[in-house]
Amino acid sequence: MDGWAKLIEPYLKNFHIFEGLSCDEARKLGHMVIDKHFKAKVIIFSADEKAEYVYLIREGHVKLYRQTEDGRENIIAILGPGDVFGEFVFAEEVCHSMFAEAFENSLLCILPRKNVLKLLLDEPAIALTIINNIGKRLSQTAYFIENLSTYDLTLRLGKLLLLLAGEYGSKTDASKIKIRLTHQDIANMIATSRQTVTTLINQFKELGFIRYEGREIIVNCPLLSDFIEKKQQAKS
Amino acid sequence: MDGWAKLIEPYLKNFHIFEGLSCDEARKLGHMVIDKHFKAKVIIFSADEKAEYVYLIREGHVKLYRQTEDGRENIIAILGPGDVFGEFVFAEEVCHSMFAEAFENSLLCILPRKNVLKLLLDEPAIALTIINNIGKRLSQTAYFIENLSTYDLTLRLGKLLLLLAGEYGSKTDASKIKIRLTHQDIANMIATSRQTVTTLINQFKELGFIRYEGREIIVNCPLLSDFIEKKQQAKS
DNA sequence: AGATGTCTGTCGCGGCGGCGACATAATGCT
DNA sequence: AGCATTATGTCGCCGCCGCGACAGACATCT
Repeated sequence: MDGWAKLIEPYLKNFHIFEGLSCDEARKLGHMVIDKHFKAKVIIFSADEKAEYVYLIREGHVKLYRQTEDGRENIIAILGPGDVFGEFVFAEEVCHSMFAEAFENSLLCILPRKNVLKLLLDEPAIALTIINNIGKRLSQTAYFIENLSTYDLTLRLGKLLLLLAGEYGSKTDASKIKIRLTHQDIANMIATSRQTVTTLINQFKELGFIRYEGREIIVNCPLLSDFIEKKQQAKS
Repeated sequence: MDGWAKLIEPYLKNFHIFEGLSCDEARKLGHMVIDKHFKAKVIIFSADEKAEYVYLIREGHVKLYRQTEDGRENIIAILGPGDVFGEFVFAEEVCHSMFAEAFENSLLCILPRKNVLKLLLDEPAIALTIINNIGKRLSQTAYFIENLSTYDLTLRLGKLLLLLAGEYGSKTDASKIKIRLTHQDIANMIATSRQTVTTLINQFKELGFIRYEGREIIVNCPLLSDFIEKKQQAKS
């Protein structure tokens, strides 16, 4: 798991299902693994497909999103190396509820659902690990809903950038978001339009909260989180 | 589990962790149970409290919500008999991420976390049941986020009412929402203001989508879901 | 180099809906 | 019953932001 996987916590990460596994346990998993490459922008699975596998990211990044009837795209998560995805429902005939798409050229491990099921029955400790992780994801989703339903766009973007920079709350030095996000991607994460993101990003640049280095965004975390705090206090 | 618990699926339900347990398994759980009454509006636990127990509702209803810094209340779920809540993280020193409050006078079973943990290690099948359920909740949360980030208030309210009436998608006869919700409560569920809910509810009344019977709302599901469908198509 | 597609930047109109400010009704408490 | 609290109803202002419409910038391919 590289830096990025850590970066996106706790915003959307949450898929570190197998973190905390012992070496033995990890080796058992290893036996069932098939590796497969996906090129950028290739759909890994669709929302209406039956969920037969659990996926684990070795290299690259994967975007999970839902599509609304009028064509919008809601990004639920962008996952990196070490993250796991696929439905966590070990019943037959369950469909995926979202799309998974390779963000860059990526290498994934594919675990047949039934093998994972067997493993979990043999090793309850692993099952507990999974429950722990999914439980955390649930709490974090509540936080996510709070963002969408409570704050205006400036705050939503600010909080997103801080989370992407892995700095939410800790306020250390400037840090880099190591992925090439278009304005449209960002818009799909904070539920707004592409134009508005463009405008806000430029405002943030002028205020010195962020700057670009090639295609990557450098966030001045202390400055930005200060700004957010003040803006929130002003409201109350 | 009475009607209401079913009603709120798949909107917010999701807590039927122990559904599908065998009798034996249920009996094992029975040994660890302590019953306790809570009066209406009593806080069961706060967001900053350590999570020591898992709660199971026998009678009444419980509201789960998060509170923002400016005093807003985001309702994450309203749960009924048969539902289970509390953090699903079996680690020490974990705090609740939200508030739980008795909606009416309620009777809850309280399960010490450690006992649940032991049970799960002994009975991996129960753990799998839990993973299944939490997995479903995660999918449904994605749907929930979609609602907040995509639709206008009329659609959000309409979809909420349909879900509360247990009719999302199935379009049968008129059905009743068996709980006393204030406009403020509804506002906290669809992220809007109390005044707007009042206005919309009255519009819905005039259009014949709903009517009141005492304090309970009767939803004309076929009519309402028809309206929603047409409105969505109009956009695209 | 030209051509095509994708991404970024800017402006203005217009609408949704938040919010303050009441007024009135219902409900609960003692 | 009488008072306090909580819930509902209505109106209008105004600000945020969606969205169409372009115009440039940049990348990629042949």
